[in-house]
Amino acid sequence: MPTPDRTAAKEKFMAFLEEKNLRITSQRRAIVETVFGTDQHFTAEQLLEWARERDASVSRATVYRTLPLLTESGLVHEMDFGKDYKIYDPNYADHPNHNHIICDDCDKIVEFESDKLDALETEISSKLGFSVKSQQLRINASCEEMKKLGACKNKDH
Amino acid sequence: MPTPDRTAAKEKFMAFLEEKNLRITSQRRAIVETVFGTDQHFTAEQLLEWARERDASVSRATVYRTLPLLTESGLVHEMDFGKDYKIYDPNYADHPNHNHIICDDCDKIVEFESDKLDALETEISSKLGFSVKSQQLRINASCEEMKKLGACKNKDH
DNA sequence: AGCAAGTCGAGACCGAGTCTCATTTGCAGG
DNA sequence: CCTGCAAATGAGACTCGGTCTCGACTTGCT
Ligand SMILES: [Mn+2]
Ligand SMILES: [Mn+2]
Ligand SMILES: [Zn+2]
Ligand SMILES: [Zn+2]
Repeated sequence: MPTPDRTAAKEKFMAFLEEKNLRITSQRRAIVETVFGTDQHFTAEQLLEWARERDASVSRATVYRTLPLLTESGLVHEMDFGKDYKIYDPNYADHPNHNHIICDDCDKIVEFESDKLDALETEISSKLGFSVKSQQLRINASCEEMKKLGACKNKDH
Repeated sequence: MPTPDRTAAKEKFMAFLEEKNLRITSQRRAIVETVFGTDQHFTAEQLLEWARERDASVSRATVYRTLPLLTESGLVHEMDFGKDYKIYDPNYADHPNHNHIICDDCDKIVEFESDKLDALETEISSKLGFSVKSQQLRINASCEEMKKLGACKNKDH
């Protein structure tokens, strides 16, 4: 996957803030630069840690306050795999329709795209009288390496 | 949906306990009778409350210890819709392949079956070198009633 | 009955996420 | 540049689902 255009996303978010009459603070700048300075998936706590390396004054509260803005802007994607924390994907603007599969044993996440899946999800929802807001196929599985190792839980690869 | 055969599920679970050399205690009996005495989806805290109506001595710890046994036995299905609690489905033995769609606004859950979806999920997983353990399509949507009411959050139907 | 292993409840604890409130900061308008 | 004020901030208390510990009590087996 090619390196995403971080600058574009950053500027889009600043514009999003302006539109909503929200202020561009130094903490928000540090957070946004952190988010669009990686293409890894991350948790809120990881983001806090990374952002603090740029600006030690960033607080947990501000990270948790900014994350909903980032997802509302559509530039970051929030995911839930049934763990007790959420996972965020900073590449969403560049790859808006990808899905994820997670290995239950080692937490490895693999991305994939499937138009067939998207179409089927939409079809089912409308048949049931729902209007889709977001959809997420969560497949909990064991990856190949885990199968070889024989179901050992939570080891590194 | 017809009333499920609660007795069968209850006995299957007792057999499951015996197989694993686990004891049949009065608290486990109360919990199991509660679980297979409803066909509603429930949370762990709800189950605690209901089980205590049968046997006031049932503790939170025992409920949380028994739930994994119930899901491991395959008789109860554990689900996560991105809320901060899990939802359990006591009908799983009778309808092993159904999926769920949830209304983000009012938490209403609707069940459906789709062989096409199941097949597609399996195909994708194996293509990626994963062996599926469980799969769950989570569609966060607005139900018809919520659309009419205009996106009002968390109201009763 | 007697024993060992399994199970129990109470309540301490955990960790992600939320809330409060006193203080600081961005920014518009003069 | 200055001033005023709403928006935003950090520290830390708090919430809440869920887990863990540990001493006491059951269960199942002989
Ligand atoms: Mn991704
Ligand atoms: Mn169901
Ligand atoms: Zn793995
Ligand atoms: Zn609804």
